[in-house]
Amino acid sequence: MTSGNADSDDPTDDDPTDAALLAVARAMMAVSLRAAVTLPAGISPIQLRALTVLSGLGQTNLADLGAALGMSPSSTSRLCDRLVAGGLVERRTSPHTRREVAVRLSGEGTRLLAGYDGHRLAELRAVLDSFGPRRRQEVLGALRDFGAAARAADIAAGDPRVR
Amino acid sequence: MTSGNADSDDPTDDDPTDAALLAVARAMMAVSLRAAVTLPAGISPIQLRALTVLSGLGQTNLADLGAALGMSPSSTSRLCDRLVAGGLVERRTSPHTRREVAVRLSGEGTRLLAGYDGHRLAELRAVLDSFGPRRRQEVLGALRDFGAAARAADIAAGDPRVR
DNA sequence: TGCAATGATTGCTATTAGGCAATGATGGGT
DNA sequence: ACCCATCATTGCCTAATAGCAATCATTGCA
Repeated sequence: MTSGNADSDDPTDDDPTDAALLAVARAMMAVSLRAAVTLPAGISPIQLRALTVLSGLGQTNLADLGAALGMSPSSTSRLCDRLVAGGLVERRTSPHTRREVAVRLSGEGTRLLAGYDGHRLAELRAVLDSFGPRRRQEVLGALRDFGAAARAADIAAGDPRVR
Repeated sequence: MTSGNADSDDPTDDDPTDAALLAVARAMMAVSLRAAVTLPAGISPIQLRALTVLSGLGQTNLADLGAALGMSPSSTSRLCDRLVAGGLVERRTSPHTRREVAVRLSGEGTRLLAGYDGHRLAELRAVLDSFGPRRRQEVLGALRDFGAAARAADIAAGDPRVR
């Protein structure tokens, strides 16, 4: 009722800038969701997120992984149990400190993430290819800049969550 | 170094187009994730997704909602139980068919989604504002076009999931 | 050496998620 | 009027998520 949008409660349809930003955000979420359901069964969204975070962290201990995921150490340990059981990550005692644990993506985990990204890319490239050659280059340049700016903002904010 | 990504297994860093697309997708995921954790406690990711889908559907029955979410009718009913208990959706017998149920966002559910989108927009606008006025307009135009093209592709694919 | 802090795991519990099957209620078609 | 299909709910089950508290091992420091 803020305005006459018959099929949505979108509170921002009074601002075209907001509408464009949200549209892209929703489109990206939709693409990622569709890619996620194509994953081999048994991979929950939380597990996929853990794999993604782990991919960004490279190799860490459980405490850091838990902090990056925003969950408690015990939950992190259990989550790793399942991921190790699924062969997606490797967990062994750290070579440097025997009380820490080195967690890392396994080859299969890496492959799974690659498939996930590949699926997302297939859709995104299809969208990009719907433009003419000239406009495609412009849009791509804008996306590249926007992605870089967003990443810079993340790092400036110091948020360890999604790196 | 084009591919010297020491801390990542990114399988696409050999293609700058893919890298740009994935960077934007990841940035949008990160923004949405950060917005999600600011929600009042007790709202799980699945519940948030149900609210989003419900927002797009407007008013539906349980079967359609379940189909849009890709889950069984029983799971959908239980999910609605929790959402109704939380005051986020309204469920009443449909005015037209007494065997169906009309599910709709409540005022509080609408407000919650508005807050979620508001949080996402705050971040996205900040990213956009990091550009100069001229470039900002170009980027915004590209985002608008990309979002529109993605939506068109979704509809063409007939995917009811994320509408 | 002794002790406190750190890192990880485990026992326990609660909640959520998700499905299968059965049941009840309702509407449409013959 | 009767039967069947559809819609929703509920009982029952399994698994995943998540935290608290306790425990054990290890490291660093006094």
